[in-house]
Order: sequence, then C-alpha cells, then structure tokens
Amino acid sequence: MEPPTKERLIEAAALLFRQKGYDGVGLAEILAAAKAPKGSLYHHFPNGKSDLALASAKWASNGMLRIIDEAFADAQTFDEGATTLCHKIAKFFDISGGWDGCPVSSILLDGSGDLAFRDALADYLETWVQHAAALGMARGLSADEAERRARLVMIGIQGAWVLCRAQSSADPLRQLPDLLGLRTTAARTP
Amino acid sequence: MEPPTKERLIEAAALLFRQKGYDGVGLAEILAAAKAPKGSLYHHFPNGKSDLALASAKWASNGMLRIIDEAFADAQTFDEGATTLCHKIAKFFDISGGWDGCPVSSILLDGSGDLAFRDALADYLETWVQHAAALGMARGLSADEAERRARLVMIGIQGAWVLCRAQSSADPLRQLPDLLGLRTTAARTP
DNA sequence: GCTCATCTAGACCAATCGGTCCAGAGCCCT
DNA sequence: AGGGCTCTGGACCGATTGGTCTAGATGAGC
Repeated sequence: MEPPTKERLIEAAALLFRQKGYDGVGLAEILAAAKAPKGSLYHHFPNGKSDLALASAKWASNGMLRIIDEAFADAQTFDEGATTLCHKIAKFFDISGGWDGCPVSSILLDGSGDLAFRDALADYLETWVQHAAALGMARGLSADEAERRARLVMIGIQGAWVLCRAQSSADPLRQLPDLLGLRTTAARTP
Repeated sequence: MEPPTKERLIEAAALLFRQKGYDGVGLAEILAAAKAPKGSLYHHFPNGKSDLALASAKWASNGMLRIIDEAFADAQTFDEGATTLCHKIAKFFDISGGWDGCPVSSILLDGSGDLAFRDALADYLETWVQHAAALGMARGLSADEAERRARLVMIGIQGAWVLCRAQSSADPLRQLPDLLGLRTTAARTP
C-alpha cells in the first residue's frame, strides 16, 4: 500500500526542500513526514542529508521532464507547447499554495555551493533545455533555433518562478508566453 | 576609519546571506565577519536575525538601483542600457567567484515564506522594474512598452542568474541580451 | 565630577542540528 | 530449524543554532 521507505524519504524530502530550501529543513522534519526512523535514512543514504537531497533532486527532475512531455503532447508548434508548459507550471504553483519554486534549484542552490550540488543542477537544467529543444525540432525547428528558443523559455520560467514566489501569484508565469512573444493560435502582429 | 557597527553588520550579513542563503548562515559567522559581539546585534536589531536580513536586503536593493542607473547613464536607448546592465551584473558575478545570485532573492526567498520577507522581496523587484521602465520612458518608450520591456529584462536576469550559478559561469547573463533580441548597435535582422 | 543613555562585550541558555551506533525485527534461503 | 541477510527503531552524541541577560565601557550634557 504505502510506497517503500526509500521512496517515502525521497518524496517527503523533495517536498520539504522545495518549500524551505536545503538548509531550511531539518532531518527530524523529513523523518516525521516520511514516517521513517533515522536508521533507515542512513541505511538507504549513507551520506545522509546530502545524498537524500541529490536523490530527491533527481526525482524532481524526472517529474519535470514528464511535465514537459505532457505539455508538448498535443502541441502542433514549439511555441504552443511552451505556452502550455508555462500554464501547467503556473497551475502547480497555485496548487502548492503559491510558494514552491523550481524543484531542483530550490534544493541544489543551497548547500554553500557544494560542487556536486552545482554540477547536478547544471546537468538537470541542461537536460530540460535539450529535451524541450528536441521537442521543438520534432515540430520543424532547426537545431539552432530549437535550442535557442528552449533556452529562452527555460530562463523565462526560472525568472518568472522567482517573481511568482515574491508575489504569491502565478501571474508572472501566465504572462510569460506573451512577454516572450510566443505565437500560439493567432499571430500577435498583423 | 571603519564604518559603524550597524553598517558593518548589514554589509557582512548581505554578503554572507547572498552566498549561502538565510538559513545557511549562522549568527556566529556574521558576527565574526563584522567583528561585532552579539550584544551589538540585538541592540541595533531587536528582532535579531530576521531584522538584520530585512535591513541587508534593503541595502542590497539600493545597490542594485545604483547599478541600474550606472548601466543606463550613457545609453541612448533602453535596449542599450539593458544590455550594459546584463554585462555589469555578469562582471559582478565573475568577481564574486562565480556563485552569488540575486542579492535580495537569495536573502528573502528563504525563511520558510515569512510574509514580511515575501512582501519585501516583491516590493524590491517591482521597484527595480519601475525604475528601469522610467529610464526607458526617458529614452522615448511609451509607458506600456517601457514597463513591458523592463519586466522582460528583469525576468531574464533572474532566470539567467539561476543558470549562471548552476554553471559557475556568467555566460547565460552575457548571452541574455541577444537571447531576448535586444537591439544594441546594429539591427539583428535586415 | 556626576549622570544618563547608548552601545559593546561575552557568558550563558534551551533547543535543535546532522550524524553515529547497535539491538533486534523481519524475511529469505538452505 | 537455524544461519545470514536487509532494514528498522531509536537512544545517544558533540557541535551549533538563535536568543537572552547583565556588567561595564563610552561619551555627551550639565
């Protein structure tokens, strides 16, 4: 019925780290949320908190890849898929109570710049860009243009996420497609 | 010779919070950096760490306003000023050792979503946008267009800052003007 | 010289931090 | 049945956390 302990730990940690940052969450809180004792944590993650953070970031990154796929599933063009993606993320933001930011950067930008954290973060963000770029190429964009637009959207989403958290509102994410000049159904200028 | 204790505290705190986040820095570390005893902190900031964080965020925000002014000082157009701004921030990023992000969001996005922190952050970011928009209007943009472009640049900078920290490189900030299609000396498309 | 307010200095506190350790529960395999 | 795993449960640790409190240094105004 319940998922195994290791997964419960990863998911609870991902949730909490995302809300309060790596340094903002104590092991006790994670353990309580996952209903697991300390011994289990150090059995599954010998290096403790940092191992757990890396694992939960990976789990969160995979979730994001899935969301990107879903956003582009019904999209005819790259811009359409990117627009849907922005709205999807905005919806998740609302559901989270208007606070949660990017799952992986919330986790990995703390930790005093630990090199493994930084590398993992760079890796995940780049994976997202390449993933979105591939979906753009599948919709007729050239390799260069696809990567360029994917990168622009990713930067826009990261930036909008910051504004959303500040304002406790998903508006910046919802307005992002228009702000970036993404063309959806009709052209924006005649 | 030395600035007074209160300022030393604010500046040391701003520096450290920016590097490690609100929860990532202990009072002991701040006190050591500012060469001040604990009593002084609680004399100048009765509410302790959170007061200090708010004050250092304000100080950092004023610094950013100054940087924006400097970037636009010699600019003929909004796009030119915005481009200079990106490069200025990229340079600061390099100087900081390739790690420091946005000074105010690094400080205020922690703290478990404390309402005062969020409000202050939203206030500062909006002030930056309005400030940049005013500089755009002074260079011939309409009110709407100025605000729109200022907001786009601000979101782009915030997003690029995240990527820069991940990659330990200021490249995303340096490429941002081109990515956003800002026109500097020559038009990009014939 | 005396007084009063401001500020410094740091000892001290309970609470929490991340991490270690080991006894034993549970389960599979022989 | 019994040996040998994986995994759980939690007591326990020293270090550090943010915060309180008070004694005294400092300087301005009388």
